[in-house]
Amino acid sequence: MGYSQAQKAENRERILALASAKIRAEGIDALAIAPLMEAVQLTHGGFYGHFPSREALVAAAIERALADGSGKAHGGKNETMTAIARSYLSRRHRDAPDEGCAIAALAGETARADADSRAAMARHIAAFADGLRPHIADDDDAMLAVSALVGALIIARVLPDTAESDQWLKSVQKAVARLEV
Amino acid sequence: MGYSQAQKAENRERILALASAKIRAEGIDALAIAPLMEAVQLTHGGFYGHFPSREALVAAAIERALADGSGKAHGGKNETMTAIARSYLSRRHRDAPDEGCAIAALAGETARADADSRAAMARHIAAFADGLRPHIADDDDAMLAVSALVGALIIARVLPDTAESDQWLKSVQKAVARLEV
DNA sequence: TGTACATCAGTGAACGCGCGTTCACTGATGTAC
DNA sequence: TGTACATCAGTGAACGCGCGTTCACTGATGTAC
Repeated sequence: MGYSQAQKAENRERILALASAKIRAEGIDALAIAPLMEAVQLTHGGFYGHFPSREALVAAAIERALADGSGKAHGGKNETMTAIARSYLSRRHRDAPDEGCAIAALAGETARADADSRAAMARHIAAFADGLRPHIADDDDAMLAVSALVGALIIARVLPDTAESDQWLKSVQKAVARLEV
Repeated sequence: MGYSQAQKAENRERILALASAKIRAEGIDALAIAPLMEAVQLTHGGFYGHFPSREALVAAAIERALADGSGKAHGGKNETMTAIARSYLSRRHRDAPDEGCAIAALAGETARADADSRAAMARHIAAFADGLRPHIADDDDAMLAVSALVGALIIARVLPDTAESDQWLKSVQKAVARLEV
């Protein structure tokens, strides 16, 4: 035993990163302290040196998941709507929720979460819409596009038949791309 | 004590109806046997006379929620796309998830559920799309509309600012209505 | 630079709690005669 | 139609389990001199 201050910061980071992946992959309720700490190769008692409670970790993990997910949406004015839709509604994104968009992964559960988490979610939803506006003339269409992208990813993840799921992604990709300009 | 066979059937029905409302309102994980049975004014032990396990109840409650939710979508060829969007993306529907569309309420969680529940979800998603096809010429646009309706309702429920949430509903309503014919 | 020691990150046993599930029991229902 | 009794829906105490959280403890880190 005996650990440096640098290692403490690194351990906190690993706990938070793993939690943000885990809640996206398995849901908020599935996040348990003991298995999480074990995965980081620490014992569960040490958790409370990093976060005051499970609730505080969940709030931090939601914000981290949102930042992580939107960090990967390269966005920008150079990209086309077609490219954004293709990337967001890819099989890759569908099959790796743990490192993907936290809006799609967590919006349903977060509707029942604390005010801070809902506010963070709201900010990222607005930012997502803002990122599409350069490509879409009409404001209502930008909200339609965000709703459809998020909805289609959620639907594709629940469809048990891979071919049907692939088809859903492809169809919505095409339809969303048509909203461009 | 002593209860008639007719009352048993009625009690089972009440348990199932309440469970289907509860999972839509508070999520699958929030469904606990003891409080549920208390709400139906029975003791928790009696639950196992109606369902073999919590898991079995959850599966039945998901199917019931889907049937209940789509039963309320009057649909039909007489209705317009505008009317469907206005009803689905109403404040009323947003604020009463317990008696609303189970796709929006449960798709996220059900992606991690058993095969039967996912298959039931898939059937209702397909039925939803089929219900829109009379109003929408392009098949891809029908899937876009389903994705957007579901996505917008989920997003509207997570936005903490009522005015913003109302605006989101209204914008997507208008944009979806434009897909008609 | 070298030593003495306070700090504090992490340990691991222990706690209370709510959960799903089991089971011996109760007593009105509803059937056999 | 009336009686005797088997059935079985529901009761409520009890169980084992995993959870979040606490806390006395350990020992390397890193600072004061």
